[in-house]
Amino acid sequence: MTVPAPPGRRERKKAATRQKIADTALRLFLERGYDAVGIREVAAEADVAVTTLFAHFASKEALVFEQDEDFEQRLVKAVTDRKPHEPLIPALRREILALVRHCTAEGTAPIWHMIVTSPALREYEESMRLRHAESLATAIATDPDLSRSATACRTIARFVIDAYSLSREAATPEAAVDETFRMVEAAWEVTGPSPRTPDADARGGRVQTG
Amino acid sequence: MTVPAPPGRRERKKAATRQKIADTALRLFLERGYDAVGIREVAAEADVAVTTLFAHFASKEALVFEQDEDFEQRLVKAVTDRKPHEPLIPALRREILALVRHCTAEGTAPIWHMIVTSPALREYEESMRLRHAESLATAIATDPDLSRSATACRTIARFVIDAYSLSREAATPEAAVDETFRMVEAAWEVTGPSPRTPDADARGGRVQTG
DNA sequence: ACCGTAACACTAACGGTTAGCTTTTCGAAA
DNA sequence: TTTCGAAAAGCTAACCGTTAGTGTTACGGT
Repeated sequence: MTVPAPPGRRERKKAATRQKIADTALRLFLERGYDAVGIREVAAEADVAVTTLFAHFASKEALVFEQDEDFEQRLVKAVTDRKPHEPLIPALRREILALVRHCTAEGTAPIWHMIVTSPALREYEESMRLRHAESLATAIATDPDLSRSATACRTIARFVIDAYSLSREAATPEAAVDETFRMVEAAWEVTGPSPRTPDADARGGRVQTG
Repeated sequence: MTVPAPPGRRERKKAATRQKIADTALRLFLERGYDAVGIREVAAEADVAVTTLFAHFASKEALVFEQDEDFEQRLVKAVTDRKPHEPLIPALRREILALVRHCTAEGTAPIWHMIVTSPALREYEESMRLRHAESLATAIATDPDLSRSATACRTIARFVIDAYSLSREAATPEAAVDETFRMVEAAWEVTGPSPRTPDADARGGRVQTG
């Protein structure tokens, strides 16, 4: 991801600005609460203009979910990069377990607490999850080893994301991954490999390709 | 709670005001698009103050989902009011099928189109769905015939809501209900009735009681 | 050394939402 | 009937996130 050769002063400065904004925002949010800190305040404290802030982050909420951009990537890769003939669900289960562990780790806890206590952030994250589910659905639908209907792919993708979300909130997250993935597995197994492009595929419960 | 006799002029006027706001809003939104119509405009056209509008509706989005408040009720009742010993999933499947039919019916189509084409409305509806899933989870967890872990209840509730949401968007909604509920059924069947308050129940993957 | 442009700044505004306060309108006690 | 408390509605003015419009600087390739 990081270019070994210095990628020019310009891009370094840009990255530094972005980082300074993100750091400042997170610090202020944790200190005084997400809702109690305004955008203008964050910008002032980071010593940038408000417009600059929005040039780096699409919204106030995006300031908080700065790093979790690779979530989508990891899920998709768990599908596409799994070793040949490895069944789908265990591969996803492994990845989700790792993600759940990461979210419930020590350093991440206060951030997570801030998210669940702010309605705006919860809503934003819910929306993110749906996007992730769509990407995951596309990855599953694309895999030649798993020829399922578009609806089945989208459904199982949502189930997997639900399993992640619910496990994270559960009292014993790792046990919850076990429990929820037993259900996901069962749901997946009743979707027989559809013989040839079934109705739903052809006329498109549209799985976005982006 | 509700008085059977004519509930007084005051409450009738209040209801009338609320209805006029909702009708005006929906008309303007359908005429010119949700994003193109401002709150101040809706208020002016309905001949009320902006503050009055917000006294009746919590947000601009709530103007659109005015009637769909009973959605939650219907799902919960499908669980609690089903005939003795009727299995859970078929009862839910029947209700979801009816709801999907209602949403894809003629009169409802333009409203639905407006919702899916507006990011703000989509996000709001996603958030609503999660609330519905929580209520459904509580209903399932409360049923004495189905003693499952809290996590299992919350998971199956989410799956059911997902089935609804995905079926509605599918090319052939009724066929999608069949397909998705086969998966939901399978997921439910692997959750054995837990013998006695298991770990997850006792220490609370918290199913809200509200 | 020069120029195009990417990054940033400043101002001003828009649209949803709320606070503060006044006015109207009903319901019921006196 | 009169009176009074309170609910409902109104007005003003602002807050907050976000964006458009318009410069200004500083970097990178020529």
